[in-house]
Amino acid sequence: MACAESRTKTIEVGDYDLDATLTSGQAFRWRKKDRSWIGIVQGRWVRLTPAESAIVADAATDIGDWSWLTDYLQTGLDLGRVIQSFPQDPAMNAAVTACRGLRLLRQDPWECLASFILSSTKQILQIQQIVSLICQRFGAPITMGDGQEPAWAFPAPERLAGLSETELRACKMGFRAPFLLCAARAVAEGKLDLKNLNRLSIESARAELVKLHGVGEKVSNCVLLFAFGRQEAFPVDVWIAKALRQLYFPRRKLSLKQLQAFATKHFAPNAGYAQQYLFHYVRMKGIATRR
DNA sequence: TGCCAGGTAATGT
DNA sequence: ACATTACATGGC
Repeated sequence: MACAESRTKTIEVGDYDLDATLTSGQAFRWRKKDRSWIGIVQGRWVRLTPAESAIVADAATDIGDWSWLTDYLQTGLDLGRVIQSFPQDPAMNAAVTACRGLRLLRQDPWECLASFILSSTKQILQIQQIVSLICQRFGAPITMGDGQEPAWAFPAPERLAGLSETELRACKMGFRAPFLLCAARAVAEGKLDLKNLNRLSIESARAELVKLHGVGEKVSNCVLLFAFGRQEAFPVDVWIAKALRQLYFPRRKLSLKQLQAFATKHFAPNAGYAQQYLFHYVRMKGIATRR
């Protein structure tokens, strides 16, 4: 009976803050409707509703094996153990207190790579808009739940590889269009093997990613962290750089490279997880105090 | 309106 | 090696 097919599944999990997780700038396709979150995972429509020590998931079709979703949500992770591994300092403690229940997702590598190629010097809201546009225009239509609006899968690399730069620029991505096109072609042609990237050491995997035009240290670390589960990867963006300088080095001026080296060491072994707590913490504070 | 956005590559010291 | 700048587009 555990294998019975159903459209609904209650995933037992404590310490899971869906709002924090889905608004923390790691994934860009989730939309909130009432108390629920609606999104597309592995080409399937799904609605997630928080419950007491659980997440209730509704799919558009009967599902036997829900591992595509539990893998994505990482509901099996022992969050307490990860948080225990964080360094004990005032900034980290404040972030953990403020963001308890924030999780890292395990995303599809291509969607993650493409999204973060589009992310450079864009606000998260704008990244969401661009991603939404390319999905609508180039993604495969998805089987929908009753009364739900139409939805599309994230476009496959083969699909984007066949487009012109002009068609991509029409999705408001500006100078990032050729970067996305090159990445799509590299994956479609097998020059970048995302399927087997996670077999490599983190340094080798990063080196492969950085070969792509438009992919540097930060974007490669996002992909390693958010898609490949390399929790030692620590993406340094403008928010994190500002936070590290303020919280840890208030009167020294460190370069990005120095910040990167400090953070990777200081927050190990789950530096990337710690990074997500700091990122969400300072960003929520920053947005809340903005006027 | 002008500043800035989950950066990167090219160019200038 | 390290600092500066161009790059599209749009939110606030």
